[in-house]
Amino acid sequence: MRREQILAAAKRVFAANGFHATTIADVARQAGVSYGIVYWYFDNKEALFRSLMDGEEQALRTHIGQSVLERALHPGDPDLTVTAIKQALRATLGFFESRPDSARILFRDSLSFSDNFARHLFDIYERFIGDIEAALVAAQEGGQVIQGPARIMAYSVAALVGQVTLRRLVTDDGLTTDQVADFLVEFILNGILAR
Amino acid sequence: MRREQILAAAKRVFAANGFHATTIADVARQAGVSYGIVYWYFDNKEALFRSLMDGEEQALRTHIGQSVLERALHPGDPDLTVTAIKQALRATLGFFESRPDSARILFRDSLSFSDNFARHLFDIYERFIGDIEAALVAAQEGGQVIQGPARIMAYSVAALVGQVTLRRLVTDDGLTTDQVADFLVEFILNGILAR
Amino acid sequence: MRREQILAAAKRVFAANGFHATTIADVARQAGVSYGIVYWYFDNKEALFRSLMDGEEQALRTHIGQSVLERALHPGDPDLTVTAIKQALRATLGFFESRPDSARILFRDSLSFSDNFARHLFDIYERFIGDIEAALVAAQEGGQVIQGPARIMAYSVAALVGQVTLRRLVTDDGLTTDQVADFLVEFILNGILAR
Amino acid sequence: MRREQILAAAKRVFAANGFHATTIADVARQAGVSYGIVYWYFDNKEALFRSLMDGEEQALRTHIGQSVLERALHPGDPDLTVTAIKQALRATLGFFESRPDSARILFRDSLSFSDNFARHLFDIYERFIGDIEAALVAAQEGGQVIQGPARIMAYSVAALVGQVTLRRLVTDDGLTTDQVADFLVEFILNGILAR
DNA sequence: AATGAATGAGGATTCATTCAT
DNA sequence: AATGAATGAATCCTCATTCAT
Repeated sequence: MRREQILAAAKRVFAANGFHATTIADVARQAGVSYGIVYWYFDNKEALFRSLMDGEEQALRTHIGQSVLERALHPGDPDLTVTAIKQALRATLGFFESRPDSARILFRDSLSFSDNFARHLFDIYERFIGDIEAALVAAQEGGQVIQGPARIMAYSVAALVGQVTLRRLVTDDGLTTDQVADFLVEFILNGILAR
Repeated sequence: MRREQILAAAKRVFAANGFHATTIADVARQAGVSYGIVYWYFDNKEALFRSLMDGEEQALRTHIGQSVLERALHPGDPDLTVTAIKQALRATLGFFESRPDSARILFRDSLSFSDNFARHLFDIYERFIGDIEAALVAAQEGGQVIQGPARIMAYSVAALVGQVTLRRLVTDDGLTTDQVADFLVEFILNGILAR
Repeated sequence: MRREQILAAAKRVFAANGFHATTIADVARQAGVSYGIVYWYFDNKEALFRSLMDGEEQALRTHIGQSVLERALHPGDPDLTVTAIKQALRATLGFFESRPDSARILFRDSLSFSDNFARHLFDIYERFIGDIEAALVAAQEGGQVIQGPARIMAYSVAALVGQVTLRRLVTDDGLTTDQVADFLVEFILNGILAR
Repeated sequence: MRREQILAAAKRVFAANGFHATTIADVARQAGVSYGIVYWYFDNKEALFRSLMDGEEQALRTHIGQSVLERALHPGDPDLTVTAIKQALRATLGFFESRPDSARILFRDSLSFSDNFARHLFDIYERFIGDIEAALVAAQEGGQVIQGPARIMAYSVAALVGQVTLRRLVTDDGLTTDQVADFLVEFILNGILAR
């Protein structure tokens, strides 16, 4: 419980100020706990941030839903594949749109780290990209998706979802979440659907 | 000349280690100059990084070429518009593929800053996005590009180019630059071309 | 306790070397504590010095004594007023003569600061000058002190006590504290007593 | 001429910001000369400030006037002594009131220096105090001034003139220079005149 | 588990002074 | 004489991490 309390506070301050500009003191103050206790629950600042990222990964996966994910990965009916991809895309967009802090945690400092810390972050991305790639390969085999480098396609999808989401946190483009989701789904599917 | 010497060194170390992990001492050492001289040419660490970013923006714009850019913005022949967009996309991808440090400078720390520093970076992005948007609007009016939110389309294009480029700096996907460029151009144009 | 330890050390080194020539490292070394702990107890170097000044103000006020001060401010018997002023003068002189560091803290850097730091110091002086002025006005109303600009009179008294005290820290004039106090009391009262 | 140009600029900035907060760059900029040339005319920052102080001492002595000074020091007619002291006091007050920067140069950082620099400043003061002392001793011998420690008396006079002058630069007491001069002369002479 | 004091390395920035031209 | 680039020591302050209680 204490641990969750700290994580929740950390999420807020890291999201608001970024990894480097956030101090352990900020986190403790925000959580209303004492300074040193953070080190009881987490080895160090990076481990704390890592836990946060892991939590976000899990939350996103839960939100997309195993059913959708599995349908996308092991399609029976070809049309279901595309539907599943669509659903996953919308679920992902919806997840970040309603959880701005989650988006900031996962994307804000994404590449500004070094060494083994960056590695952890990188692995999270790679897992998602691997999943997207698997779905695309399955759909390619079913003939619903054009041939092409599936990994780069997967990168592209991840990049679009991530960056557009993040950009929308910073600027107001006057569009609703649905409009953006519609466009992105359209854009991505146009780009990859076989004709 | 000294200034350029420092900028070149700064580009190397910032690209290698990121903004936060780089110290002014690193830059000076890498440039083979004394510690304090950096502050003769640049107000502070952020100003140095800003100069770097500005330089990259200019270099990219030069590389894309005014001719291409203007053709994209003020099209005569509708088909030329699409050709120009294609050219700009390829030029941009080529620019970053042959200048990995430039990509790192512009994308690596892109959103991990705060306050007025982030603002400067943001403005650079917005300028490019504005240009892309203008090209898309022109093409939409010519009927070559589908209707839709041009600004989000522009975001998407920027995100794709930026993130895919950056990712390829970190991992080896076994593809040539041309293959990736082909795919991205295809993907983007499929996504936005009117049919 | 740690806080007092730091304050005591800071008093010694600031008094010895002045504000600008003293480093936080000097203070920490003198106090026998680690460098960073100073910043646990004080926001910054100026705040540390401010605390020191505030402490000296309090110590001096305590030393002069509420009784004397109140007698000077709310005199019943006119003659008592003059007696009280005399007592306050002697108490002040005695305070500084036996506490050279206190004198240095309050007078040494008195006007060499800028901005909001100088303001704090200035306020301390003004409070004392305000008190002296009040005493003089009371005595003027009782007819014991000549008419004249009470504020300038108060300035003058403060200047005499402060500067003469400070000068005596630097040079040896071969006089005892009592002799100097006698002279100053005489000088000041001659200057302001009604005849 | 160049030297005077630098001195004039230095006087302005040192008076405005104090010794420590003023940089050689500030002085050069204010003087409209290049950075390094200051070191052609002055050995270092302290030497520059010393020159400034020396200039002020000379200017003040000139302003008080040799005649007055000599009359005060070598009195013939006893009454003339007191008149001369009066004149010197008024001349001094007038000097500083019309030259606020001079007052700041001589008093602002008066005691916040260390070592051999402070020594130079100290010597200037001591010269004035010596002169005042000599005048007082002469007047004591003539019977116009009360017996007492002449050196402390001299200190007192210097302290009064200096501090009251300085304080008036910072606060507005609503009095004219003449009113303050009248009071100070009165105060000082009351304090020291034999009755 | 919890507190918050203590440590000290690290890093940005300033600026007096020197020096090549 | 003059310029302004170059040097590098000095110092403030931050903050991750440890530790005594």
